Amino acid sequence: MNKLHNMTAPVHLSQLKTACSSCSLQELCLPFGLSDAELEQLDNLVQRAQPKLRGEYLYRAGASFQSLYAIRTGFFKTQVMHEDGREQVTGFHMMGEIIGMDAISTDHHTCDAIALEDSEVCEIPFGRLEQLSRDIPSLQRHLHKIMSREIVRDHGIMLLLGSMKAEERLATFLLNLSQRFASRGYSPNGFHLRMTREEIGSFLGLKLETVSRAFSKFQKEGIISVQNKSIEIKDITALKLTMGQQECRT
Amino acid sequence: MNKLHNMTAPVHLSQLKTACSSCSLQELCLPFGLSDAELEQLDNLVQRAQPKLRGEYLYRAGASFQSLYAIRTGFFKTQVMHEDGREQVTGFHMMGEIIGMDAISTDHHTCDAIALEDSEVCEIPFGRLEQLSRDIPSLQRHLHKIMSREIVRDHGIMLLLGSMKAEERLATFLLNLSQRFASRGYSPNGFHLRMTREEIGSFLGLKLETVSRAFSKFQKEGIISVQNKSIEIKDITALKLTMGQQECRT
DNA sequence: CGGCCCTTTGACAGGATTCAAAACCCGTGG
DNA sequence: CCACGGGTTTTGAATCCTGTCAAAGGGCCG
Repeated sequence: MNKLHNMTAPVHLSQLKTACSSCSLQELCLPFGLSDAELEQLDNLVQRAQPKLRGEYLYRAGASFQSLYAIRTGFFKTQVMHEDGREQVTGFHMMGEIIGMDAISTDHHTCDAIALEDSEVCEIPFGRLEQLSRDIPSLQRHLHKIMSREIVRDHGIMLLLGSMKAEERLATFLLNLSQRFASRGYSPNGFHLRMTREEIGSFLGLKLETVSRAFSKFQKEGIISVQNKSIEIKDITALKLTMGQQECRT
Repeated sequence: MNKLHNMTAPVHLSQLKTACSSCSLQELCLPFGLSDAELEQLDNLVQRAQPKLRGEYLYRAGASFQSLYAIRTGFFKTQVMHEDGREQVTGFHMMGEIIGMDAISTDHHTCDAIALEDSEVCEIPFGRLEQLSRDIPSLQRHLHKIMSREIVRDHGIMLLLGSMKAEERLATFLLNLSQRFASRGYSPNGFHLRMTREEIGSFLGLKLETVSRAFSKFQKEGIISVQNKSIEIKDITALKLTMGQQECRT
C-alpha cells in the first residue's frame, strides 16, 4: 500500500455518496443503504452548483465558515499563508473532492481556495450536514472518513516534504495526479497541468526553477514528455522508480 | 493569528471536554452544556487509563482500528513509513491530546504511535463515540473540531517543511512546544525534550546533525540554553524573530 | 565501570536556491 | 490577422545551505 498515492487525492465526493443530483453527478448519487426519504434529504442539503471563474477565490483565510464545497468540475488550489508573506500550497483539488474542512476547527477558514480554471462547486452547509449525519449513521461515518482521509493525505505530503529529493517529489506528484485522473476516467498517461511551475514548487517545497529542471531531466531521460502544461507519461515504471529512489539505510 | 503555533499542538482533550473521570483529569470533566445523564454516558465511554512504557507501541500502522486514544500523561510520537524504509515523524503528542484519527479513513491505522516516556492513555472506542455524538450535538461538533484541528496543524507543518530554513524550523518547533507546555500549566521557558535529535530532525525534515548545529547556534547567540534534553528559552523574542526571519518578497 | 546510544563538531560534497537572461506562450488590442 | 506585452518557462553560473562522513565526547543504564 502506497500512502503517497493518497497524497493529494481522495476525499472523493463519491465517498460522501451524497444524493447530489443538484450536482448532476450520477455516480455520486448512488445510495449506500439510504431510504428514498433520506436520499431526498441529502439532495436538499446540497446547494445548486455555483460557477467560479479562473482566478476567483472560493473562500479566503479568515472568512467565516458556513459550508464545505464539493468540486463538481474544474480545479482548485488551497494555500496557507505565513504572516511574513510566505505561502504554501497545501493541495490541488479536482472534481469530486471536498474542501473546506480545515475551517471547522475555528469556524473560520484557515486557507485560501482559488480556482485554477473555470470551475463549478456545490455548497454543502455544514450545520445541516451535521444535523443530517446525526440521523443517518452511514452518512456520519462517511463524513468522518473523509476528514480522516484528509489527515492521511497530509501525512503523506509531510513525508514527501520531509524526506524526498526534488526529483522524487516531482515523480510522486505526477504519479498522484495520474492516478487521480485515472480514477475519474481520464487518461492516466496524458494530462494537462492546471497550475504553474511556481505553484507546483510551492506545493512540493521547491523553487520553480528546480521544478522546471526536474521536468527537463525527466524528459531528457525519456520518462515523460513535457510541452508546456501538457504532460505525457511515457515510462510509468521509471517514474515509480524515481519516486522511491533512495538507498535504504539499515 | 499565528497558524504555526498550532503546528503540533492542540486537538486538546479539553476540546472534547469528555467527562473523562476515568482519566481523572478534572479540567477535562467540565461539562459543556451536558446533562448529568449525558455526562455519565461520556464517562462510561472512556476506558480506564492504560499504562504504556517508554518505547512501547500504542498502535502500529496496519493494525485494525477500534479506538482513539486520549493521552492522559506522557509523550508520544507518531510516524509514517514509506515502503522503502524512510520514515517521517508526523507529530509529538502530549497530555490531553487525542491521536489515532488518521485510522478512521481506512479502518486501519496508517502510522505508528510510540511512547517517548512512560505514559498513560485512555482508550475511546470510536464506534461508541460516534453513536454518542449522534445524541449529543455539542459532542458531535467537538469531535469534528478536533479532527479539523488536526488538519490545520498538518497544514502548518507543511508550511514549515515547505518553506522554512533549518533554524526557522527549530525555532518554530521550540516555540510550539513552549506554548503547549504553558497551556498545560508548565513553564514555557524551561522544559525537557522527550525526543532525540534524530526524531526532531525527522519531524522537521532535517538531519540530526543539522538540528544539533542549530541548537548550538541558538545557544551561542544566547537565545536558549541547551543541556542535553533540557531546554531553557532565554530570549523568546529573539526566538520568534528567528522563526519569521525571511525577507518578504513583494 | 563498561558499553551503547546520543550528541557535538569539523571538513567536505552535493543538491537546491539565487540571480540573470533569453525564449516562449497566450490573450489582448490594433 | 498579426503585433505587442506580461507572465511563464527554460537554462546557465555561482552561491549557500544542508547532508554526508567521520571522529570524539558525553550521558545513561545495566
